[in-house]
Amino acid sequence: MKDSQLEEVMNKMIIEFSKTLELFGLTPLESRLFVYLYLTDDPLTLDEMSEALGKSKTSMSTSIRSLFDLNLVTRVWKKGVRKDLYEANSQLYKSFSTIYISKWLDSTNHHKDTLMEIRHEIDSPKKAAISKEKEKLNKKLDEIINFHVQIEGLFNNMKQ
Amino acid sequence: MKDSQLEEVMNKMIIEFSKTLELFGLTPLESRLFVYLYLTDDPLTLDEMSEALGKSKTSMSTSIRSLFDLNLVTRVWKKGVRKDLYEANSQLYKSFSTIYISKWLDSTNHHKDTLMEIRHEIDSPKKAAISKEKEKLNKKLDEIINFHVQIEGLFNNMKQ
DNA sequence: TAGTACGTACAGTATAAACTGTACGTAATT
DNA sequence: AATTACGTACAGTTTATACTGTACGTACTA
Repeated sequence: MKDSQLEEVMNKMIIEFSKTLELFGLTPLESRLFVYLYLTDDPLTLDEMSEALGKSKTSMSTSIRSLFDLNLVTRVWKKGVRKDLYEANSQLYKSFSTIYISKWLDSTNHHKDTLMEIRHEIDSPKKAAISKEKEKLNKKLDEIINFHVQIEGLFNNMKQ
Repeated sequence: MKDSQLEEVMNKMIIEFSKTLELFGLTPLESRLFVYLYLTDDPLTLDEMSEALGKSKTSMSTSIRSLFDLNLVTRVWKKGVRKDLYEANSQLYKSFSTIYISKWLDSTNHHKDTLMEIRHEIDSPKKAAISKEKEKLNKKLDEIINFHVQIEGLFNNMKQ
């Protein structure tokens, strides 16, 4: 198998795998970058990534920062090399499932809290006059809060 | 509690709940529309939705179509009423978790299939010459396919 | 069967996201 | 100390997404 064929295969893998990674909330470029790093064994510099993906160095800088913050890539130190070197975290499943579950739990929990504040606001004594409309809305709000609780349960289960 | 206050509360609920729904892949408008329908007991016409959300009727038409295709709203028939009437599906958890899990399973399964095709392509006899690079890429590909299998497992578990 | 009301296709516009280039602060090199 | 190399802030540009208005096909109304 020739080098050009290998490169072709690698390209196909990048295209296809990055589609899956986009489902986890990564941008197209972040996804492609991660896959490229994942397929390359040596840690790479921003310039090398820029060259390989045909995108600006600035894009590499911001994308790698995102991946770094998500703990998907690691900065590597190599004696005598001045440039920053990055490599992909190899624990695909662990990394992505963790990120994903946390994202959901954080979001739903936060929104649930806000909804519960609204709930208390409605129930505060000085606004205690009862109306049919208010009761209806109250019931809906409870259902919505309960929905959030169920979603939280779902994602908590995913943690094992 | 005054009507204006109720409306205020309803507005807050729409804003907050729709944030959660966006996590499921709905656009902001689709989310707001669904929540509005969910909070309103009577089935509504496109004109009423347009009026209530302050968006064009065209937007309502396309958004409601999306929600309809996702099985999140139902078309309701009312004797003597010529306009289409829609109401929100009230089974929040069932609806959204089903949609979401299916979406993931469909996507990952499809991408996995494509990756496996690439796998076979590499292994085809006429390209059988072995190289170190090829072996490396092969191994990565297996890992990536395995990642997809694990993700599928994760979401299959969510179905109970 | 002429007229009116409805939903939506389609093209255009506005808004948001992704990406680039320049320019600068910091740090290593000479 | 001066120079060069590096990463990134920031503003501008391109591309994608969301949204609107007009215009049309279909079906109900008179």
